[in-house]
Amino acid sequence: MTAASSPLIVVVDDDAGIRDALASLFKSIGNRVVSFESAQHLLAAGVPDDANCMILDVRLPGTSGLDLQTTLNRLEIRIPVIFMTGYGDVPMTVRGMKAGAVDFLSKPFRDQEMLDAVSAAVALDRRRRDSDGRRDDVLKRYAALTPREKQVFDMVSAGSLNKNVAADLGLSEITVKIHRGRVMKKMGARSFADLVRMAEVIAPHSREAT
Amino acid sequence: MTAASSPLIVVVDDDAGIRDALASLFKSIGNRVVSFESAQHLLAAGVPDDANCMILDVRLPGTSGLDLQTTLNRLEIRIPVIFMTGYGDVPMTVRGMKAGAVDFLSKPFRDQEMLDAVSAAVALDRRRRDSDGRRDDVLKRYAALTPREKQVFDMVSAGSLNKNVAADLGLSEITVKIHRGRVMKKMGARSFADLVRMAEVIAPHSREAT
DNA sequence: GCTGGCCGCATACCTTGGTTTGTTATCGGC
DNA sequence: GCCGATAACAAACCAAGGTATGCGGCCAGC
Repeated sequence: MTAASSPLIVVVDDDAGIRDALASLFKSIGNRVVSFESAQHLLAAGVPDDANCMILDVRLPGTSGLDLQTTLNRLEIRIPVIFMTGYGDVPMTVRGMKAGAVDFLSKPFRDQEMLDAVSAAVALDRRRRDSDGRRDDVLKRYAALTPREKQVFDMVSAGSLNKNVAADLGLSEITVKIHRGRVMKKMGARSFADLVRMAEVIAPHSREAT
Repeated sequence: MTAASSPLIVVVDDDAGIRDALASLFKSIGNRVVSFESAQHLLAAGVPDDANCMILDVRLPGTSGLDLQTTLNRLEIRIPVIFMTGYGDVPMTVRGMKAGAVDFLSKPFRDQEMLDAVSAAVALDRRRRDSDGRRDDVLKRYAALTPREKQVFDMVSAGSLNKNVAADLGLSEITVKIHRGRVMKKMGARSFADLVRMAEVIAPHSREAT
């Protein structure tokens, strides 16, 4: 495990006063903060890949907060987003929430509201990073399998017997066993049950009738 | 499979004009509709258990739409909810969306907006019913296992070998095999991989270190 | 007091999974 | 032309999974 450092909060607001206020608020509880005055500045600098939460003003010069969120989603940057808005309306709130925002705060808000939202967002991010990490690891191992090994992996984890795999692929059973053994080693599976769970991560729930 | 009948939409609004307008709108595309004038009326009659979508006015006499949603969640009634509101504000929208609403429409809205929201909600409901049905089936079968069978199920699906299960439970290996065989039959698992997937449904992802 | 469900075990047998050692062959790239 | 990766297979084992038949004990409910 890497040493978990303090949460990193990214703030994007065109008002320097708000940026400073939020920065000192978050620093006061031991978080790290980086601020940007616009979506363009953030994207030019690049989203820090250890960010745990983003606070976006809805109204920003140039690209709006909502459009920035859309861009982040398209870039598959899944940092939890909290919106701030001066005079928000319902449709923009709905759009932001549907797109996955964890909260939507109307200015002015109390410090505690913001801190609660951030702590929920950071917790969400930790969980996501955790499960993504495991998933990526499995996918990486899977990608390192040879084509034949992938075929054997897919079939045995779907429940096929070695002999059926052999028949379907036109191989002898012993060959399947050898591939299967290598799959177990390469995937780092300590039991067949383990392997099935990995298969579930790679290709979730292939449906079957009762 | 049961014959899938047309989607059932539940409307709750205190304005009879709105109720009628929505009813004829939904009926025009072949859906079934039941309407209520308040949360109390709905709860007194009971939420139809084949409902696929609920349209709630936020402002209702007595219990508000948002409180009704909270009640439904507490009752574990997971029908997708769409809110309508005359003059909505951001906090109420956030609350509704966080609590799982699929959409939030500001009156007046275009018919097409409502139809789009409903069709998304109905699709969501079908998916949910589908996966819940499978899950319930597995849980029911699991509940029908004897205590010993459950223990054996848990251990083998976690990856333990029969001999280890036997040692841990103070049994002979043959006894474990017999239990295991009965578990396979009772659970309706056609392969061990099947069984592992069922275990995943019952007790999702028990974490292990690499 | 008897039945039925749950639990446990043995003997016997067969199938399936898994490993090791060694051989053969193809193919792409340096 | 050779190396490394991929692929396939055989012989020989050994371990683990799975089933059937049969036995006995315990306990709750009728």
